[in-house]
Amino acid sequence: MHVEPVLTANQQLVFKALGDAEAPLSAYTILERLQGKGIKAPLQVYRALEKLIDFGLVHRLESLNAFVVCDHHGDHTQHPVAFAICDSCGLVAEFVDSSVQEGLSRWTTGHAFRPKRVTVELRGLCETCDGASK
Amino acid sequence: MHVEPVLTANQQLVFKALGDAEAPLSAYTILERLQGKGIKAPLQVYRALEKLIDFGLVHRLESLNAFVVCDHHGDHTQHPVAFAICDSCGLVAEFVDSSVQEGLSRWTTGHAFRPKRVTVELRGLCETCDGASK
DNA sequence: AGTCGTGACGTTATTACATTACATAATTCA
DNA sequence: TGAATTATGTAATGTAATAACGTCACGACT
Repeated sequence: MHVEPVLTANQQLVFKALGDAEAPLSAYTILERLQGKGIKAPLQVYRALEKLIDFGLVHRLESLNAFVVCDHHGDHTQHPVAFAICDSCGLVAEFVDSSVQEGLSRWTTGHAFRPKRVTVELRGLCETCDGASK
Repeated sequence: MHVEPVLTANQQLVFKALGDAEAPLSAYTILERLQGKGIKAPLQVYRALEKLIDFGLVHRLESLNAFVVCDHHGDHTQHPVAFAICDSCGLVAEFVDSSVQEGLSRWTTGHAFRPKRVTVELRGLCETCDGASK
């Protein structure tokens, strides 16, 4: 089973800010949006993000230096997730693909590499934006 | 066929700095190492890196904000590459895995997503460092 | 020769992202 | 209760990246 972690005040603020946004937010954008609600300094945001990521509630997008709420259903465990990020509208699709996972785990076991963190990010254009750019 | 691009002076400096290093270098580390050899400002490094990446001679590691020379043999074309990065010794292994590629391209075609740039990075411990950490 | 376009270069300043350091409150639990 | 841990607040600093400007070198035309 899985126990939902209790979020502190700052963590709730940051989590909600991310949930309300429709695109990934940078730490400093989160900061801006929470000025006046109790958040005043970058570190408050970064600390909250760190915990939220630990809890599996939030993902960091490395290629964007930005953050999104995790999208997968029940369990917030450690399976690696992939992201497709639209450079035009900011839409982020989170997905899991078994053959990607197999390929990666085949390589890691074959090379005795012990992975701790996996980043798979596709940057490009979503269907809508790609269609619109014609 | 493929024509080797002619590198400008700054590009050569940056490329050599990366080649001489055994681990990924950040842009500012490159800058430090090239002070006194004609490079004085961040932008000189960033511009050279941009070109080297365009040429396919260098890769950017998103999860590290750092750069390495490309490791694959002959052709420097656009196929997506994956990296395994040891967090302990900095070793970077560059590899291509067909089932990862299939998985990603299956998803993108299925969702009409047009990828422009693909990032696949595994952070963890290489065989040596993992063994040593017991 | 002159001028035009292009691409690399140089410099300064600024923006964006992230962490260190240190002091203080709150919580847990032996 | 009191020691240990965990969260907090604040300021300063460190690191990564780009904006905005102008200049220089060179080849292509006319």
